[in-house]
Amino acid sequence: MAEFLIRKLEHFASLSFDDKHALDQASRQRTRRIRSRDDIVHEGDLPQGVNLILDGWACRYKTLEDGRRQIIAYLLPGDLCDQNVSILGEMDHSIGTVTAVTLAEIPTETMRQLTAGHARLSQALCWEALVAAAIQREWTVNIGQRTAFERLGHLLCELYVRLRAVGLTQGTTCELPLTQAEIADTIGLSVVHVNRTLQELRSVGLISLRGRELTIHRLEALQRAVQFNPNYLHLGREGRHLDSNEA
Amino acid sequence: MAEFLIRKLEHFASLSFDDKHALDQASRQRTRRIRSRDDIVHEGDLPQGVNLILDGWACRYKTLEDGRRQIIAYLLPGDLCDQNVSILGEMDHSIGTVTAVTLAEIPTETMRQLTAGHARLSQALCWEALVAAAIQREWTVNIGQRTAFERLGHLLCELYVRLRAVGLTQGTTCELPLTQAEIADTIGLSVVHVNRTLQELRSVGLISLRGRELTIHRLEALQRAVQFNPNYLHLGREGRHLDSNEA
DNA sequence: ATTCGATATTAACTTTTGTTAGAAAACTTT
DNA sequence: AAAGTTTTCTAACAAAAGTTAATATCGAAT
Repeated sequence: MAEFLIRKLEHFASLSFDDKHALDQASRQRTRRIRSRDDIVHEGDLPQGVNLILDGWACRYKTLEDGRRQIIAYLLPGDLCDQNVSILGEMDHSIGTVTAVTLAEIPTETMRQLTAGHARLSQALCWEALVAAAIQREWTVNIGQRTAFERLGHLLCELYVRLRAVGLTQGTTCELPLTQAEIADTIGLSVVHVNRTLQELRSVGLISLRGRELTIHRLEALQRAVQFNPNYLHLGREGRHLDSNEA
Repeated sequence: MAEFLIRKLEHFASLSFDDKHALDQASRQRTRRIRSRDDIVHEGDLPQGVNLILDGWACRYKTLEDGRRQIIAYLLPGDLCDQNVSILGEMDHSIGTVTAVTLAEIPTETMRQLTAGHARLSQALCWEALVAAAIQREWTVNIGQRTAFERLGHLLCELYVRLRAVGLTQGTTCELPLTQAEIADTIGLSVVHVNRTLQELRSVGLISLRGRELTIHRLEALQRAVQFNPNYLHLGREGRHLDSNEA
């Protein structure tokens, strides 16, 4: 069940069999299936427990009064949402699905036991949260400083590398179940401009994007072109050499 | 020493005398004075312990290869930097001062003892970290969705409210030791446009900004004009009613 | 008070990005 | 297969923001 999370955590440290088993058990207690483009948690809700994405894509987002929407983060398989948020009074943003999602709800108490009894695992979960924060910081840089071309390219690099870290890429290809409208709300551009910019990325031969399938033809070149430095993902060995079909 | 931090944490929960004493002691162990516009921590450094801003302003920032710079966060008196970052291999961004800064360096071990022996305090520190993450998310929204006018106004609201939460405002006035160039690097605009936008905020009578002193003439009106909703700061009671010269 | 450097301000002009609207293509549902 | 819906794509035009460069102002140091 928790295979993606485990795979991700092992970029940080190898876990014992016991660690992995405990995590796996925790993720089996209660699972939920949510359909595509539906809300998981709403701004204002009292947060409870921890959600682990087992399958599918979700996103954090925030809506302004006049309807403008910003996607704040993507939650991919293996991502934990909101360790500890129950400390905050209420959610200050919403979480919604992009595709259909399978979720494990891990009760706070289970979480507490997990971290209490497993020092290494506890550290790994802390690492997970720190990386999530680092990603959020990088998004600030991305939206604040980069051109449309760089922003979009950077987003694609990040999603590709994160998916690769959990084994969800096939060679240079991965799923990208986002509409251009969603991409627009992610990088602070209009849909029209996202479309223009995608054309540009395609026309210089860096990517292909058809249906819901993204191929990055020359990852190194794309990284250079958009100043993507994977350090902030803290995957070790630059996160570069772990293709899902190599191992 | 830790008065600002304590003041901030008490928005979350009242601390016992013992909690406060322990925190205060921890903040006295080792302090450092860093002069204006100097680096505290550099990207690539191995992070150690936890820094507490005792006095002055600092910022997190990230620089792109071609010199573009994004300020990612402001660290105000009472702010803790990098609880737990020592888990990450190396810093993925730098921290520099805006003004001269007095810093308390709290060793990891002291931190561990603090949280181990003081459940309430430990929770409060967790809350601090969650709020920092919430601020980072809000910045994504700010830069991604808002107009220049809204972005700038939103930033000013946030800084004012955060300063007020630690008692560093006088009525409708607070310090704002930022140059327009720094503001520009914060909200992803050019210096010229920041200047234009500041003029606009002044000309509609919402703010005054002379020297390094900001006055927000009509906070409610400014909040409405720029869609600033202080919820994300999780200060309780909307964080609105704690003027430093009322109490 | 004078000088120097940094910061703020303004103007003219360019570029990027947004808006509106319509057409084409891709999916869904029937 | 047909109809309907969502998504993608284009074009023309408008608005926002960036760039360059020159001037003014402020503050620190002499």
